[in-house]
Amino acid sequence: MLDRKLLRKDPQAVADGAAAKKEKIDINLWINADSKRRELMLQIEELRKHRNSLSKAVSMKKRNGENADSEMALSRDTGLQLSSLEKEISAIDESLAEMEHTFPNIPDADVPLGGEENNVVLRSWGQIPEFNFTPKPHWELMEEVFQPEAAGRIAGSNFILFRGWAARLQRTLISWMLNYHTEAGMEEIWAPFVAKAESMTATAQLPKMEDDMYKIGRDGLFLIPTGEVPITNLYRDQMLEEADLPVRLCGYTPCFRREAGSYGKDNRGLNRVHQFEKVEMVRLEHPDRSEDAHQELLSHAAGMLELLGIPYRILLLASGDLSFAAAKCYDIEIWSAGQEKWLEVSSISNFRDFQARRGNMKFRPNGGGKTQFLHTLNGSGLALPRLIISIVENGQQADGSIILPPALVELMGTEVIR
RNA sequence: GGAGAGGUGGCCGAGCUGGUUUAAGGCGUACGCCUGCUAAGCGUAUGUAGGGGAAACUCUACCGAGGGUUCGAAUCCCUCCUUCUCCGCCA
Repeated sequence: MLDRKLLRKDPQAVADGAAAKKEKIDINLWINADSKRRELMLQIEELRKHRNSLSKAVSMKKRNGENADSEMALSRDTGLQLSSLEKEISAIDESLAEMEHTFPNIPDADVPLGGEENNVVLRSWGQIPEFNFTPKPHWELMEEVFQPEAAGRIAGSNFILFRGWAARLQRTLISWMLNYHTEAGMEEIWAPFVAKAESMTATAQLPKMEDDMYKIGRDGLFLIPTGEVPITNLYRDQMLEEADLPVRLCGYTPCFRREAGSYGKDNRGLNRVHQFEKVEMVRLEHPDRSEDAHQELLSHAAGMLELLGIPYRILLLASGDLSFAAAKCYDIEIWSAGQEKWLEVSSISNFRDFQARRGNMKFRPNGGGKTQFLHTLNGSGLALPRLIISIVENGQQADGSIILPPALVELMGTEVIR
């Protein structure tokens, strides 16, 4: 959610920001409703003030045993006027809030304009592996341990099922990544894998992404599309002290996405599935330090890939590729040797105070003073299926065996998968 | 699922036989005083949001959410959410 003061002061910036994200909003509709609301509010406060003083007069007179009928009659009239104005204003409030929830966050000044094609590759790391044979895609290398047909029988198409070493590799990676984060000082969270609409609204999956989420109709709950939702919402409606910042969290969750309308597009194998596992990093920061924190999260996430020896590149996303709530976002992509393409394994975003406003997450500055919205950030650290793709495809040998990254050998109990 | 008890400002906690409470008191915090040293004491200030004012200040709303009763609701009534206790059920 954006600051109403900003909406009033600089509606053009809001409109430009939305346009840069290819979101359609009608800022004039909001401005008109807002000024109508303020006008009504003035009248309402005037009437309330009047009624309050009448009430006080009634109270005094009654205490003194005097007759207060005329004040009571006046007060009743005032009350009637009030209730019609209040009805009017609450309708306006509702439509204002509804509009505000559809206004996207404004991209930072250093975010390039344009669509995906304007994403900027900032840097890359590692050597793209070369083979003296034709490398296979992971679905061929994993034929015995990755069984989409079985998952389809159980849950429907585009769900996945691992057995044997693939299941173990996934478990190992989750554990290994969580260790990496907690050793760097993050607190590990285990949170619910479902969330209510309020939580989804705070982190801004709602209203925009409703069709992409699984909803449990009977209880009005949603399956989480990312660990960001429960972990960030841990602090919804909470007031922190400045000294509590930064809050550094991580956690494993499955992620459920309907991926409506994406069938047939890059969805072979593990590339795009309805349920995938992910370790998420979440950070609550002082507004002055969120930019630094953003850089830090990025290099922290990239550090994992260096330990695993997986080539990656970092993209600064263009405005049109930014999510609804993000002000700025880096993607980390890793190399898939069998498909010869880059795969996104992490999105690391700074939301500034956008989610904090929606979720009412504030802190009290040192030495007291006015409370402020804090800044929220998050990043995948990392998404598992695509990480598994890279490990498997990049580590393959001519005989179909797979050499594991040395960092995983201890937990996997072997150096090579045959 | 059944029964009961709660949800008040950053926290704790009074008020809940409706009107001098436009929320007492405490803790915490800030500033000052005192004190020969990371203590204690004393004084003052301190909820959130919005409006008006150059400012001191002032107005309005908010006591889980929404509705109702009333001239007037933290206080009475209804619905919902949520926490806790006991019982049942399941693991």
